[in-house]
This record gives sequence, structure tokens and C-alpha cells, in this order.
Amino acid sequence: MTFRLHNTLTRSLEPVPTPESGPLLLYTCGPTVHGRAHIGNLRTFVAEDCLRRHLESKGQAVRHVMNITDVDDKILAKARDAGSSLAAFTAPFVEAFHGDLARLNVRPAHAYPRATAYIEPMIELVRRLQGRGVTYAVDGSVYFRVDAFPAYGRLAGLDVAGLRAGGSGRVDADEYEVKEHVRDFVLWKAAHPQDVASWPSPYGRGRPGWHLECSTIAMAELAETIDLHCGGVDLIFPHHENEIAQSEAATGRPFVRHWLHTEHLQVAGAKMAKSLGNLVTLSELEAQGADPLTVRFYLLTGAHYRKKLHFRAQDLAGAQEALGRLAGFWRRCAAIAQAGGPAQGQAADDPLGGLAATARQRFEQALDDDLDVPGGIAAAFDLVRDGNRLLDRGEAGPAGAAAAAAALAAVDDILACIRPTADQQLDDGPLTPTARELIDRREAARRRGDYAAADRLRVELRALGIALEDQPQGTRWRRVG
RNA sequence: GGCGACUUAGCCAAGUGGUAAGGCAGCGGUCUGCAAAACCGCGAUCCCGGGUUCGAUUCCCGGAGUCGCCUCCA
Repeated sequence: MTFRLHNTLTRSLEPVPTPESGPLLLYTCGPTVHGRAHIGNLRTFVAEDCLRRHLESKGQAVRHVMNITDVDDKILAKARDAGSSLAAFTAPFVEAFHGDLARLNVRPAHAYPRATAYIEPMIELVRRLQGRGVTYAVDGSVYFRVDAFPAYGRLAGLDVAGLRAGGSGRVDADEYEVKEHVRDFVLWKAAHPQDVASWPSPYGRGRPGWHLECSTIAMAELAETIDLHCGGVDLIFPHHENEIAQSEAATGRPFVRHWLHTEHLQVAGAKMAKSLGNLVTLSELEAQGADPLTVRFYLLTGAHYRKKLHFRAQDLAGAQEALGRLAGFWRRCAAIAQAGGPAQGQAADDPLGGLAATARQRFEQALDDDLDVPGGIAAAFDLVRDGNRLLDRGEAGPAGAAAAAAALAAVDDILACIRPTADQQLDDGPLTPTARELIDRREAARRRGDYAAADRLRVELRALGIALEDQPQGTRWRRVG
């Protein structure tokens, strides 16, 4: 089955590019570290993780690089206001970012190069572009002359003549005064006297432009032509358009074979963005009792990555229910499979084995179809419902349960939240002596028929995060939020 | 003003030229001392109006609404 992905460059589904040799080269635009990442940002990184996991689950080796923008106008301004050095100012945000990714079970990139560590190669790229005659310098800053790159605007589908200065209403008009053309962009920016950091260059002290950073790092860490480049839709223009212009003007060869962009997270009818002040961070959701794995599940299954996802806090509760059900079925199947013993039959003879195979295939097909996780998850839920029914009726055995567990494990190679959630629910984990005692006392109360006391104790335990289930084999407990 | 996208049940959402997955919530039932968990059952004139077609939610045109980008943005 071919894995097909939407390519922004062609606006169509195309097979994922195959590297001629070595791993697939994947570049993802990382965070600008002057604040906490919000769950809109994190949606993109989780979607990219899904992409990478699916590639790797299909046996495709990947080399993944994510840059960290640790110098730009805002960072310099905030660092100055905070009275700290650039490095001291950005360090906590870099750390927090890695913490967020780790709690979301995002597979780490192979490298997280920082802009400030690539100043020399960036200057070198400016030099190359100068040699190509596509730049001009004004007052210690160097600009890219967009007219010199005829393909400009192709990625964004923009007619350069139609670009309107300040059309977004976000940019101060005098930013443009020194440029030959509003659409030209800065490669190297002259330092201001009050900047807390600047670097020497042939053009005087200054700092690199944002776009230059990604071109330089992608080419230095990966290659002059990379296979896949990802980011949020807001980066299509101008950031990625400019990356293409710079890189291709310098090398004369294609910069990126396939572009993938993720849609925004919407909140109350607008995109989640720092400038709108409608941010929600992972830490905030955790403080409200949400598990990061639930957030991951929500972000992945809530909507296809190329569709806007409308976030509402109460949707997280629904995601928690849904994920808990997947995890519960996984636990059930794993336990039955484990207890199966040598007498267990063949999966092929077990009706649950057939369902498991179907579910696994449907899920993979959905993922192959432009990472359709919401479509694929339906297959997993069908397996849960049908599997539970067979097990309830005693029509499936350990072999079928093992197959179902394996199928869910394959799904979870991508989702990466089912098994960890199941582990959190495990009822053989450590139990506090208090909880243990309450459970024992409730059992005693039940045996003597004192159901009022038993129910009170059950409520007490629930408040401790312990839910009880009275089953024919005895009372079991699990942890709940 | 230019460009692009979206509109499917209370909510979140897949998908298809032959009358529509899944999840959450809700209601009823089985099971249970009662619950919980699990299972069973119940819900959609697919934004509106034209057109093409034997047939359109799906393709085309128009309209309405919403959102995004137009040099800070995931």
C-alpha cells in the first residue's frame, strides 16, 4: 500500500518521496522560544510525530531535524526588558518545550539545532546569494530581491504583483521604507545599539533573518534537497516561500520535494495565537486535571490534520472517555492472552482474530491516505465494540485476544497513547495503605450486607482516584482522573 | 481589496456519483445488592438555490455564513 500525502506545492495527494539512498530527510519548523508553546503549536508537532511514526512503522528510516529559533526581534526585545542575556532568557522556554513534547509522547528529533549556533553558515549563505546577484544591502542590512527569483509565490499560490504592503494590518509601514520593494525580505538585519545580542558579519554587526535560519539549518543538517518539510499553514507565506527562494537561488536545485502543512487549532471561532490572547498551554490543561496523553489523543483524532480543529475544553473529557475505552479493551485482551496458556488455539480459528486483522488493515489504509487518523480510529473502535461482544459471549479465546491486542498495539505505534494509558489504569500498581484498607473494609461491609457503609466507602475511594468494579471474580479497581 | 479553504446528528467529526464511519453526550434495556465496566437498541431531508446526470451530500455555477493568508505567527 502506498503512503500518499498532500503536497502543498501541487495541492494534490502524492506518494511520499523515497530517498535515493539513506534515510528520508525530514525538516520541521520548530518553536520561537520567547514564551510557552500552546496546544495549537503542539497540534502541529503531534501531527508531525504521527507522520514520522507512520513512516517508521512502514520501515522507512527517517532523519528528523527540528530547528529552534532562539533569536529574533521579539526575543531580543523581551530579553532586554527582562534584563537578561539571550541564552538565559530562552533557556527555560527551550526546556519547557522539550518537556511538553516528552509528555505528549512525541518521538524526539535527531537534532534540535539552534539558530544562534548557525550564525557562520547563515552568513555564508548570504555570501552565496550575493554571488548570485539576488541581494542588496542598505544600512548594514541585506535583503533578498524577490524579482530575481521568478518562481516566487508558487508555494503560496500568490501572484507577487498582488501583494499589498501591510495588507494584513500587522506590519508597521516604515519597515518597508528602506527596501526596494515591499515583497523583498531581510536576510541579515543590522543590529540596534540596545540589542542584547548581535554578531559580526561582513555587513557590520547584526543578526540573521528568520527565513535564512531554516534554509541554512535544513541544508547544513540534512541536504540541499530534502524530502519533506513541514510546518503550520501560517508558515506557507512568507516563511516557506522565502526559504525556497533563498535556498534555490543559492544552490540552483530544488530545496524541498514535498511540503506538508497542518491546519490551525481554533478556539471560540478564531485561531489560537499569542496575538489574540486565547492561548491554552499543556500545563494549564494538566492543572485542570487533563492527562497529556488525552490531549495527544484529542489532537490526533479530533480532526484531520488539514482541517481546522475547534477546541473546547469539554471535548477533552470526551476524548478521555474514548481513550479510556480503547485502553480498557487493550487491558482486557492482553490479560486474556496472557492467561491463555499452552492450550490456546490459532488466531485464524478465532473470530476475534479475523476482526483484529481487518481493523489493523483498515487503520493502515486510512493512515496511508494522507494520515487520516479520524477515519482510521473508527476501525479501532469497531474492533473494541465487536471484540468486547465476542468476549462477553465467550465466543473468543486467548488467541483472538492476543491478535486484538496486537492490532491495537499496531494502532498505538502511531497514536502512542493507548498502552501508556492502560498502564496508568493497571490495578496491580502500588496502592496506598489507606486505599487498601478502604477497599478491604468495603469488602467486609458488603459481605455482611451493610451496603450503605459499602457505598460510602466506594465514594471515599472515588475521591482518591480509585474506581471499583464488582465483577463475578471479585472486586477490581482502577485509577481514574 | 487580492488569494485560499470550510459548512455532515446536541457536540467533535470520517467518507462516498447509487440515500452517510467513529467518538462524546442523551434516552431505554441486559448484567449488578446498588453502581461501575461491558454489551444491545434508539438519532441526519449531508447550509440554501439552480445546473449536469438514470441518480448528487459527493461534480459545476450562484448565494449565505464561518475561518485562514496577504512580510510576528504552528
